[in-house]
Amino acid sequence: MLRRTPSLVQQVKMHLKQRIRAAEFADGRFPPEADLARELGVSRNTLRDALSQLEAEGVIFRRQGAGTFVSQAGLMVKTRLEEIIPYETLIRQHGYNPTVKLLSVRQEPVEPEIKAGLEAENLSDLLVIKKLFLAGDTPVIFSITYLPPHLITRPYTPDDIRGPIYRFLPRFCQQEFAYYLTEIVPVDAPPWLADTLQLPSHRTVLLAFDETGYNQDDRPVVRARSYFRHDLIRLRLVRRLAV
Amino acid sequence: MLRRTPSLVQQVKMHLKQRIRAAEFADGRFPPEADLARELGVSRNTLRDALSQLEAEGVIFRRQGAGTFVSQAGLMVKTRLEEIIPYETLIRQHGYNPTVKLLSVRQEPVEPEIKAGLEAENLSDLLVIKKLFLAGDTPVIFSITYLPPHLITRPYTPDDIRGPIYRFLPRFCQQEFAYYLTEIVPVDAPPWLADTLQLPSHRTVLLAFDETGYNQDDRPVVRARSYFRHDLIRLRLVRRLAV
DNA sequence: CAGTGGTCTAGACCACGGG
DNA sequence: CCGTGGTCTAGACCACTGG
Repeated sequence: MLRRTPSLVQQVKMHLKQRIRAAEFADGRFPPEADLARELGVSRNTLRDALSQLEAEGVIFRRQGAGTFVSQAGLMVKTRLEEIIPYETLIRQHGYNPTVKLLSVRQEPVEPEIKAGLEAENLSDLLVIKKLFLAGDTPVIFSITYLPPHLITRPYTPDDIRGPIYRFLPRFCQQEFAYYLTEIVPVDAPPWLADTLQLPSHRTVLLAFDETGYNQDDRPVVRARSYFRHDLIRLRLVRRLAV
Repeated sequence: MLRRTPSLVQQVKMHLKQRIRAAEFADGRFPPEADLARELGVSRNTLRDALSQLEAEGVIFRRQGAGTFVSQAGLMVKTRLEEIIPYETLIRQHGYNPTVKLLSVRQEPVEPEIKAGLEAENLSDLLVIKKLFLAGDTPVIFSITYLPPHLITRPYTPDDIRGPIYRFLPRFCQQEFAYYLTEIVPVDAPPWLADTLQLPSHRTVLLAFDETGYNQDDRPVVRARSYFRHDLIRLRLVRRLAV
C-alpha cells in the first residue's frame, strides 16, 4: 500500500487549517477566494472544494456577498461523527493518553441476528474480537467485532488485530473497506459491561454504535458494537438543513 | 421568502433519485458520467457534484475504473443524522403518521448553563417551548426549546410555534438559521419524562440530542433538547474514512 | 456600485480496472 | 488496451451584501 500524493484539495485544506490554528486570520476573516487561490497557485474551483469541506466540518462559514469567516463553534467540535477515526485518535482528541487492550480473539458461535447482517447464516462460528480502550487509566470504550473467518486469506498475529478492523481488511482479507452503516443506540449497561468498563455504580447509561461495515462492492463484511463512556467521550456533530 | 430555482446540481440529484426509485437501473449500474451528463444537458462537473452528494448520502457508490452503482444498503437508511429534517418527516420516514402537540409556551427562568450557551447570562427568563411528537397514537419524541425572548421582533401565534424553530427564526426574529451543533447523549428517563412519553416501565433508556443552533453570523441563538424513543425512531448514519 | 461568494461550463489529463 | 471515474484548470456569468 503505497501512499500517493494527497490531492490538491486535501493539501489546501490542511494548509488552511494550519493557518487557522496559527490564528493568522485574527479578525476571523478570510481573504477573497480569488486572492487566496492565486496565492496558493491553485484554481478557484480547487480552493472552493477545500473551503466547502472546511465549511461542512464546521471550521469556517461563508456568506454570499460578505465573505468567508472562521467559525468559533467549529473549534469546539472534537469529533465529527460522519468520519471514521481510530478510537485512539478519538481519545487523544479529548485530551487523554490512549491505550488499547486486546481482550480476546476467538472463533465462536454468535446470535443469528449478527450472522444475518453479514449474509453468513450458514456459518456456525464467527471470529469475535474484543477490545478495551483506555483514556489514561480509565476504560472508556469497549468494542466487539464480528468477522466471517473465511474472509481471512493470510495468516495474522494478535498484533495485526490491535488496529482498526478497516485497516485489517485490506491487508489480510483482500477487501477494500468502504463505509460503516451506523445505528446509534442508548444502552443501560448490564453487569458484565459495567464491570469491564469499571463504571461507577451510578453511571450505567452508555452510548453504543451498532455498525455494519461494507466493502467496495457494497457487501457487508464486518459487524461491530462499541460502547462509549459518554461522560468522558463526547460525540458531537454539525447538522445542517437538508436542501 | 420566495423560492428560487433549485440549482442544476439539486435538480440532477432529484432526477437521479427518481430514476433509482423507479428501479430504472435494474442491474444497479449507472451509465458512464460522460453519457449521463450529455443526456441531461449539463456539464460533467455538475453531474459529478450531484453524484458526490448521492454517494455521501449512501445512495450510490463509485469505483474508479469500474463504474457507478446503486447502493443496496443506502436504501435502508431512513435517517441521515447530519441533515436537519422536521420531526414530522422523520416519523413519516419510519412509516408512521405524525402529529405535533404543542404542550406549552412560557417565559420562565432556566438553568444558568442553558443561558450561558446562548450568551444570555444577563437575562432572567427565556422562552421555553415544549412539544410532543406522536407516531400514530404513540409519543415518540419530546422536545424542549429555549429562545431568548428579545430576539423576537414580530408578534406570533401558537400556530407559528408548531413548526421547527429554524423556520420560526427567519420569520419572527430576523435571524437566518445556519446549523446545529449537536451532542448525542444517552439518558435514563426520569419519571416526569417517562410519564410524558408514556414509556413502558421496562423501557427508560432514551437517546437525546443536545443542540445549540447558530445563525449565519455564527452566534448561538437557540438551544434545544430532544428525547427519542430509539426503539421506534432509529438514528442511522453513513460513516466514511477520514482522508 | 464594487466586491464578495455561488453556479456552471468545456476541456485536459491522470489512475485504475477488466464491461 | 480502452473505458471508467478522479483531479484540476481557466473563464464566464449570476446573486447578494454593504468591508
